[in-house]
Amino acid sequence: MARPELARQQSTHLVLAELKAACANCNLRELCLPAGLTNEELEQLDTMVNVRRKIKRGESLYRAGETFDAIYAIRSGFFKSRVTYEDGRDQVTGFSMGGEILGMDGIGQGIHNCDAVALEDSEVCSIPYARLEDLSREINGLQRHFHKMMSREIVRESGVMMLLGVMRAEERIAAFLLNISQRLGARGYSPLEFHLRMTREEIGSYLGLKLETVSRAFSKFHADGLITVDQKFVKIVDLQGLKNIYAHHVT
Amino acid sequence: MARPELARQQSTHLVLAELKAACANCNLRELCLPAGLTNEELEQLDTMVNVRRKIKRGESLYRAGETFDAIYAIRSGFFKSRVTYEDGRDQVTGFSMGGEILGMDGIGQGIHNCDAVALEDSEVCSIPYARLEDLSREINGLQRHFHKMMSREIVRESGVMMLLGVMRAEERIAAFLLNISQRLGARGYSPLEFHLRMTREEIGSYLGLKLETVSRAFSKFHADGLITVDQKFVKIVDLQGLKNIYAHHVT
DNA sequence: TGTGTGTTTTGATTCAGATCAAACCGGCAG
DNA sequence: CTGCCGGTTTGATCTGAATCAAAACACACA
Repeated sequence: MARPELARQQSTHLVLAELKAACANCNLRELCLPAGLTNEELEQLDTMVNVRRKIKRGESLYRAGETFDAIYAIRSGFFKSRVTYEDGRDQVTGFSMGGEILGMDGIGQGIHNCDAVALEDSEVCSIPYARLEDLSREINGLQRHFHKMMSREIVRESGVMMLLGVMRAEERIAAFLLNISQRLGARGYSPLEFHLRMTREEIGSYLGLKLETVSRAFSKFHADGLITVDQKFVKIVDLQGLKNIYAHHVT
Repeated sequence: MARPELARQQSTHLVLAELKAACANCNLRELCLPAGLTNEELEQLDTMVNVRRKIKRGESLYRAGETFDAIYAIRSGFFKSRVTYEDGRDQVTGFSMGGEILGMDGIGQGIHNCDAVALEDSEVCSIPYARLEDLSREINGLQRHFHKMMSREIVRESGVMMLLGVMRAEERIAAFLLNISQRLGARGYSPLEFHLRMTREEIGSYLGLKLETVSRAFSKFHADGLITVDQKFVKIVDLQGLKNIYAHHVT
């Protein structure tokens, strides 16, 4: 056991580390908002990133209709974004993981357009939008990178439109698995085996399918030797085979 | 007939007006990028907006894969955006009209992600992205408004995901007609009768439906007294009835 | 250890929209 | 005027995914 003073010192140190988001030390910095900034710029950025905020599984980071004042960088965990329609029908519009930005939908109207719900206990860095505006006027690279992140969200969504508009059920599900795989890989996790954070129903909602269809496709892929599935744990056995599902479709 | 000098003067004036995009005089300024800027800021903006460019019906403003260097404000005309998939399948991801911005998909990767094809002879103001970055650091309102336009594009697309993911065919088509109607209305055109610029097939592609399904829905709406259709000319006869189609769906 | 609740799997049946097919319409070149 | 062509309408049939139904399973908690 450490001496009392030292223990207190360490604890104080920890508290400070939590108060400051410390982009400079974050292992997600290359994927996140700070990507491409110099060390000096990183420090400037750190001054505006607020205390991290913890969101428990099932809780929302924000909800549609709430006033928008910050965007959020996911530090750890996993979220779904969900839009609810007037008549109560809803759709999952995306899944987000570490290093990705949530909340950009709110800038346009000053009001969030969707709910962001944690699918596991998560932590985010909140970035007050007014500060981001100011700082991106000063830091050239920050402005550029922020624009890129918004643009990529536009491109991502048009990819989903493609999924929903032209692909058949099995193609959508193969594309979904490959997308998750690729993003986990980019974060240093295994791209070939992973734990799905969402239910079959949430996958279905995202892909415009019913949960039974998702389940059947998983079974089919398993029977065809492409994956193994044990509840939410998925192993990709034949990556190329999975890719072929939507690459080699026949018309 | 005017005296020669005067005629020349007028003509010179016209040429200048064409060389300069003259946001300040544009009747779309409230919908377009300059929205909310002061007169002084408008003049600054004008210095960066390049000569207008004319695009004939059927031609592309840009194509997927081309390097991105400018965004475009539509001055007149009508465009579709189209994403083509590796295997040749494609989908229309949006229709754009006067005052709307095209090309924001290219910022993320520096490469355009889709084709923008004119559906009628059109004119755009091209805005070099590098200049826009610089200027939005100087003009506070420009930065804010540009972010808003990107954010709205994100929200628009998640609306389309909703269309594609959860609505049935007739709901999608009703929503489509109401959307066109609303946007034309905002531009001072009649929201109750208009000329569709796109084919049934393009509508279908956008909505994830086949052209026959679009045609059948139009016929059904006509039979139900909601609209009249003569080729591409549509009149909305019962606006509320059309709204009820997707508001009052039964599950 | 049992009991309840939410999730997943699998099977049987139905149906909305796709596909296939044919006719039609308007515009336009020869 | 005639024939062609892209776009559209309409009808008949087919099919992929939805729906309905039931059982199996996992997990939390008393």
